[in-house]
Amino acid sequence: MGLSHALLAALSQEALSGYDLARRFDGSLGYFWQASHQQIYRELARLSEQSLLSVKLQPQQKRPDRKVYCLTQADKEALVSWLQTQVQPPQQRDDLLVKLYAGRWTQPTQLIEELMHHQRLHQQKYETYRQIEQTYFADTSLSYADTCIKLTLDYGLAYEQNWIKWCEQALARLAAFAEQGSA
Amino acid sequence: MGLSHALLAALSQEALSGYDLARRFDGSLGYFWQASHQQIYRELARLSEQSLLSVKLQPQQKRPDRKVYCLTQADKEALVSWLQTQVQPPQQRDDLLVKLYAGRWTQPTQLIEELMHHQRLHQQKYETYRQIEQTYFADTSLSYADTCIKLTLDYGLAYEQNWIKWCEQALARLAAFAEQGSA
DNA sequence: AATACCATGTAAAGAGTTACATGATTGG
DNA sequence: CCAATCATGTAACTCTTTACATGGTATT
Repeated sequence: MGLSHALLAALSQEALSGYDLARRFDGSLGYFWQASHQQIYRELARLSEQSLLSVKLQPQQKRPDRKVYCLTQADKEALVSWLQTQVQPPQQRDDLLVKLYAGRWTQPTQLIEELMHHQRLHQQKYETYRQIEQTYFADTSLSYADTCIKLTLDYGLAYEQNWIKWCEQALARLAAFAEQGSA
Repeated sequence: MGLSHALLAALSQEALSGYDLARRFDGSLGYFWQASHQQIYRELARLSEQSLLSVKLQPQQKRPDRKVYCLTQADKEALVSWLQTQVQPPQQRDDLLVKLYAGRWTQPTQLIEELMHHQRLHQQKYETYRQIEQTYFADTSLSYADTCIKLTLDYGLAYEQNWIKWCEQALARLAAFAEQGSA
């Protein structure tokens, strides 16, 4: 039920269509949750079937009708009661680390190349998050509501930064073996 | 196919039964991959059906027979060729951050309590990893093979440490609102 | 006597990925 | 004219979780 809560959390702030929600998952929800449009549309259909949220058709002239989803009072109460239950830390499943674990069967240069690739990806994400920070959270004194959101961005920033730092150390250590190998 | 690679990576180091593999996922694979015994047994059955690994029955006197899995030369080559393909960073899906995102609908004290709970969990993991580090990786000069494994442990350590640090900051920021609320 | 550990699985449900499918509009 | 964006979905498949199932041994 993970996705449904993420959808409810987003809809609790503003009414959105499936398309809008998919954009949100690319952006501000993306720091900690990812979902494809297929998943989102299916889940929204399921939730509205079960009356866990309500829909309004917003006819448009030159495009398909938008289905705008929002929460009723009861839906919001359900969300709030979920906020009060305990959740568990997420499971980790990282292919790159599986590779490192079996790294002895390949060349250090191979691992170095892929680590550098990942480092670049994390660097890019980090910079994107920094821009968002500067654009939307430049203000030093934030409201409680904004602080909550900002903390999720901070998590994203810390996560990416930590990755980059670990990558640097890993690259330095592997470099020693790459030199030996080619010497 | 993520789990299958993790299984192959583990079996490439030593022959193991399903049960042993489940233990490994609690331990040294657990820094970056989690899998339940059900998943493991099913995947092993699937892989050996497709001859992607080989099994040897090891009869035991007072216990059920152990099925010990190992890699043939061909299986190992398949693993090595996977090592040379590019993989993607994992998707993040964290319930606690969904809660923070919707934190405005609940009390700061509520969030603080849960963050503290998670902080303790991460602290415990961190300490476990530190003990493993001191027990198995005390030696300062590691072979290439051991360095690869050690880097996955380092990732685990960095991940947990980063989490704890972020938690501290989050708690400090939320504390300000908790005081205001009760004043 | 109870709990933990060893050792293996099946089955159903829930969640996520990938491929397929459609069709108009806007900007370069 | 081409690519990107808006806007919605279905279907098949894979992966993960949860519940059910069995039965012996060792330790407290």
